[in-house]
Amino acid sequence: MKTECDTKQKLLDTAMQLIWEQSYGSVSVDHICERAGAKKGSFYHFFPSKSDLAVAAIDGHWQKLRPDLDRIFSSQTAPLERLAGYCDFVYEQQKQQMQKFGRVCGCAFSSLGSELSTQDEKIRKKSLQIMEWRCKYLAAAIRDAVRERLVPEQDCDAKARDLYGSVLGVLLQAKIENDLGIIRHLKPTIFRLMGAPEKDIVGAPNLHA
Amino acid sequence: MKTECDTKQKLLDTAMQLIWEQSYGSVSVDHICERAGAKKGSFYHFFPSKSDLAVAAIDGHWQKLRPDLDRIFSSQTAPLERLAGYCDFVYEQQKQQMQKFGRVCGCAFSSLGSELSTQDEKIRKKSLQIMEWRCKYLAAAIRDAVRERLVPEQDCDAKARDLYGSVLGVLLQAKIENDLGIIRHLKPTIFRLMGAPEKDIVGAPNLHA
DNA sequence: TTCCCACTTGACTGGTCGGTCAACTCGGGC
DNA sequence: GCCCGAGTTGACCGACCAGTCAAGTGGGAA
Repeated sequence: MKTECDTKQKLLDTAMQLIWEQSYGSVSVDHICERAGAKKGSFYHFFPSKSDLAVAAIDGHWQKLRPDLDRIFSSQTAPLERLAGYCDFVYEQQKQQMQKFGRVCGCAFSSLGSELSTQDEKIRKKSLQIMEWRCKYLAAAIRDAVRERLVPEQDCDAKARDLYGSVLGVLLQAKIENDLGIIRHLKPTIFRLMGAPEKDIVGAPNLHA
Repeated sequence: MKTECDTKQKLLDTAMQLIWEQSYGSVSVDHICERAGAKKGSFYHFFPSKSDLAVAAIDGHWQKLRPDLDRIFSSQTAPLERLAGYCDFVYEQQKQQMQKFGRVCGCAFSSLGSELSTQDEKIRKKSLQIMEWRCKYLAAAIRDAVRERLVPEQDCDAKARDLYGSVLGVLLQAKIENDLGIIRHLKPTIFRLMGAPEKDIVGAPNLHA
C-alpha cells in the first residue's frame, strides 16, 4: 500500500487549494480534475459527489493542521504564550497563502461554512465540527491561564468561542481588504478579551519571526 | 415617474434576499428572475451582468439600512448606549431573517465579500466600502466615549475595526452554528474590547426588546 | 396622429455544469 | 495461466448556466 489512492490524495489537495483560493461555487469538478491530472470518472470513483469531496478535503486539511496546533498548544508552553503562538501561526499561514496565490485567502473552513452552511448540511456540520475542535485548544489554554492566575476567573468555553470569533472576524476582514497587516491586531485583541493585564498586551506584536 | 423601475427594484430586492439566504454561486439569474416575476431580457436591460446586479443589490440594501444606523448612532444618544443599541440591532436583524427564512443568515455583506473577494474585484470593493462605512459609525461612538472619559484613551479608528471584526466573527459563527443565541455574547465582548469598566459590562444583554 | 423610447417578451446560443457508464488496464493472488 | 477487482478512461447525458437578440408594447411628448 505504498501509493494507495495517489490520485485520491491529489484530488483532495487540489480541491482544498482551489476552493480556498476561489470558492466552492466557482470551482467546478472539471477544474479540479484538470488541475489534479485526473479524469472525471476517477473523481466519481472516489467521491460520490462534489460536496462529499469538499467535506473530505476540509477534513484532510484539518488533519494536516493538527500537528502544528498540538505543538503550539502544548501544555509544556506557558498558557499565554500558546495563545500568542497561535496568533503568530494564523498570521504565518495567511502569509504563506499570500506568497503562493498572491492574495489573502482567509480561513478556508469558515469561508466554506459561510458560503454553504445554508445550502449543504454535511458541509455545515463539518465546518462546525472543526470550529469546535479549534475552540478546544483555546479553551484549554484559557483554563490553564486562569489556574495560574494570569487572567481573571471566567467561563473558559464561552470565552474560547468569543476569542475564536475574533480570529474569524479578523481573517474575514483581512480577506476582504486583501491586507495581511490587520491580522497584527489579533494578538492584543484576544489578550484584551481575556482580561489579561494591560501591561502584558503588546501594542504591535513581533512579526519578524 | 411613479412606478419608475418597478421591475428593477423588484429584481434588486429579490436578488438581495436570495443571495443572503443562499449564496451568490448557488443563485442563478433565472432563479432571481422567476422569483421577481421578470423575464431575463428585462434583467439584462437593467443590469449588464450578474455581478453588477449583486453590487447594486448590496448598495440598495445598505441604503435601506442607513436610516436605522443613523438613528442608533445619533449623537443625541450616549456613546456607550449607541454601541449597545447597535448590538441589539444586529441581533434583531438576524432574528427577523430567522423568522423569514428559518435560518441564521449572517451578514449579507461579509458573506458575499467572503465568497467573492478573491474572484470579483467589483464586489470586493463594494463590500470593503460598506465595511468602512460601518466602521465610521463605530469610530465616532468610540471617540465620543473617549472624550467623555467613559473608556481609556485609544486609537479610535483601529479600535472600531477590531470591534467590527468581532461583530463579523460572531455573525459568522452564528450562521455556521445556525444559532441566534451566541450573538448575545457580542455586547460584553465589544465593551471589553473598548476597555470599558467591568461594572458596565452586562453579562447577558437584555433581549426582550 | 405620429413618433419615440423605455421597457418587455420569449425564443435562442454555446458552453459548462454535476454526474453516469461501459469498456478497459493491470498488478497480485490463486 | 486465469481471474478478480481497484482504478482509469473518454464518450456521453440532460439540465442549467450567463448572456443575446429581434420583435414587440404602450404611454407620453410633439
